[in-house]
Amino acid sequence: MTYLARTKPDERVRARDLAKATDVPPAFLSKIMRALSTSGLLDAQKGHNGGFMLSRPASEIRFIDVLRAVDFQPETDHCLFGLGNCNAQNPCPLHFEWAVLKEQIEHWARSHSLADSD
Amino acid sequence: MTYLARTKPDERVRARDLAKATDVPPAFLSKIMRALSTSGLLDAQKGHNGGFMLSRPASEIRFIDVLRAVDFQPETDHCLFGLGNCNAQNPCPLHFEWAVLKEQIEHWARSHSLADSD
DNA sequence: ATTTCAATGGATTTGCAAATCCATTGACAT
DNA sequence: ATGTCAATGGATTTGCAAATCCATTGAAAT
Repeated sequence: MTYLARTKPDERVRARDLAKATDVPPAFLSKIMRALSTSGLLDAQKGHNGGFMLSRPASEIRFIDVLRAVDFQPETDHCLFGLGNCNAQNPCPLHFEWAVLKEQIEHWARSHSLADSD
Repeated sequence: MTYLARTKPDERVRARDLAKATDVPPAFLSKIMRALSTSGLLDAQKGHNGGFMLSRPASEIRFIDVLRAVDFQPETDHCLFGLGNCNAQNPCPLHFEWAVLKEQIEHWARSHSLADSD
């Protein structure tokens, strides 16, 4: 996504080229692109001169949007120790420390867009 | 480790009991305990009334020590994008943002000990 | 109309960390 | 001395995300 953010607007990039540029296996990258396309962050075009481009300006795509699209959910309250019943009332030893750090990470992802990666 | 930090000093805990308490598979936990034992954070005792205990007070075992012992190396400069040639001179789009966050995590692990998890 | 090109998406395979198994070692209790 | 118990450590298996494969779909160029 940061790669696409740095290409000219309205210029499509083929999955294959992006794969080469990022050194991610082409077939695997395609899966990721599809997820991003399905969730509306990318606009896909088949055939001649096809490829992918951001579906809206880079400044309007936050990192949290990308994370959500690829199914990473930092906002789910998953215990660092993997305990099922960990919460503020019944905290694991690192519950509050972890909550702070997690909030920092999430806040960063919420307040930064692809445009910040220029 | 935080579990052991909250048991009485000089009281040994068997891997099997710790496995049950933490819901980590016993055989897998044994491997981790061995790593922690080998790197000097745990004192192991075989046989009757054997088990593991912290090899020094909880206040003298930092989280960074535990992380290093189980082979997680937050201080290695691993690019978030997996790029081999990413550094301050040739940064990836998230190099500096990531460096800040990484430093926060590492600083936390350096400045907190198991005693902070009471 | 036909050809070419690139995304789509489901089925399949691979790779490796996670997890298991078990024979061995060493310590304590009796 | 002997039996029991718990860690040790290497070999092996499992599980699942990562990666691959390929037939299909749809779009544009000619």
